[in-house]
Amino acid sequence: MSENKYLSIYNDLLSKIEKGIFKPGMKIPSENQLVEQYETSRETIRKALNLLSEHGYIQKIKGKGSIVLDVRKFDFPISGLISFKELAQKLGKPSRTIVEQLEIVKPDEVLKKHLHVTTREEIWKVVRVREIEGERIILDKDFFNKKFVPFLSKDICERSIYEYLEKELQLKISFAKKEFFVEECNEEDRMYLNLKQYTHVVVVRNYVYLDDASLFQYTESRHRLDKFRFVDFARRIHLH
Amino acid sequence: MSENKYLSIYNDLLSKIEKGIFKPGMKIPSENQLVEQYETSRETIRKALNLLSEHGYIQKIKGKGSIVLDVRKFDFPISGLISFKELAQKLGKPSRTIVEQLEIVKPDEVLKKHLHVTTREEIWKVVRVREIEGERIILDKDFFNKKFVPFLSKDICERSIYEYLEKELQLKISFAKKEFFVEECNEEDRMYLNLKQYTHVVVVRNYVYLDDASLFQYTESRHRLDKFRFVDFARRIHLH
DNA sequence: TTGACTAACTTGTATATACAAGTTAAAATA
DNA sequence: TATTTTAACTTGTATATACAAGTTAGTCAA
Repeated sequence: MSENKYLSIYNDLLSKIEKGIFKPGMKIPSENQLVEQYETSRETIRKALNLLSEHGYIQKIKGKGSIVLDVRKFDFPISGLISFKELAQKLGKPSRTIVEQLEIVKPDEVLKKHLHVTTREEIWKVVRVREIEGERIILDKDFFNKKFVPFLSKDICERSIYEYLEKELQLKISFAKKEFFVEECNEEDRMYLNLKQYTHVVVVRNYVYLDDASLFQYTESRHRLDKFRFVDFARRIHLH
Repeated sequence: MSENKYLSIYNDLLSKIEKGIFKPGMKIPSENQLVEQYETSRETIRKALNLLSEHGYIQKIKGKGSIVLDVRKFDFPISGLISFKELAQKLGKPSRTIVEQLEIVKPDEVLKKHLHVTTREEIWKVVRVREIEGERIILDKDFFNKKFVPFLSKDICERSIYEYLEKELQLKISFAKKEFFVEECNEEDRMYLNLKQYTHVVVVRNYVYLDDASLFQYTESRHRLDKFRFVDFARRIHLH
């Protein structure tokens, strides 16, 4: 699978945690034991364990060992980058993506600010509605720089754009900055979503960057209030 | 300051980024150059750089070098664990903390579930209102296990509880899990907050853990809709 | 001029060693 | 028996070395 030794060890240990072979509260084998099991060096094991720790799967305790944390306490652990498709699969709920708009536009002032582009450049605009259990819950407005994504189709947008970008176009998505806040709903929200009585929506602004730190996508995701939920895991640095 | 070499290098580089000595888009010195500057080994430099990368301050590009990311684009970068006091200071806005309740309680069913305690154990309950620019915006309900925090006072709660816990009690806060959602406001919200016309509040549930992975605090933070904002930085792992 | 190659850089991975520091349980001592 | 000490574990930090792999700029040859 993975060419990287430490990443494949990370994946192996992660799957053991997810399958319940390593249960919450339980100690996993010590670094030296893992060195023997995987026939590698301690530093390589430590790289894998540190990744697990950063992502909230284990807690390393000096002098004692590493214990498995209880991640399942949250029913959807979506801290980090994850696409709608991945999320829907994880929840196991019937869901559907409806492409409402798919066109190439010239950036207006708002878009120029968010995507750092000039008026000359062309932008893919994709508007999609996410339907979960028959209700139109999320309105996604995606903007891609045409420089990075030369071609898009309704079909691709209905499946998973990320899969297409990473597998077909070989774009390496590296990191994203997200911003959340609540806003009064506008005409567009009322048009596309089943808003019920709600007067506000949760807005998630997402800036997605490639490997070389170039911004290639700006997304505005508008969620119906009652269906929004976000989970975050954070470690504190001690400066001793 | 820090006993750790790599942490003190991290702090040094971070302050250079924050002061603008290293500007966004600019390359920082290569790992080998930093090895000479700090008179240390490359692995130690790499530990510092990887921390900067994980926290979204730099982007490392193979074969090229590390460039400084534009973190200032968000006006308050509070991804991760940060206390109200730290945040208010960063924003430079006049703020005040009002302690509304401070007592020892026996856990009810809800609390038993959130804090994993038995009916016999005693719990500190702290209810505080956060006032920013004269408006009562945030309602914080904190619950501490008395086992970890034997003593609390109104004075401590008005200043910063975290400072007291870390400096006085020497508790090592290690990580936290947060959960966000929107809820209809209740009687308590209306009593303590200046809610204006808003019918909903943003609820942040925060579970704080110590070094040995023991849960010692549960916090429910209730924000007025229009004043809530959250920023997140996430990296994507490539399994290649 | 153009293109291919090379050399000198960059970061990434893997290994080995040494010692520090925290934990635990058995062994030695009072 | 109760306490202290020790030895054997655990993870954390720091160093050194080697090579892989990506980038860049200059050199050389066609």
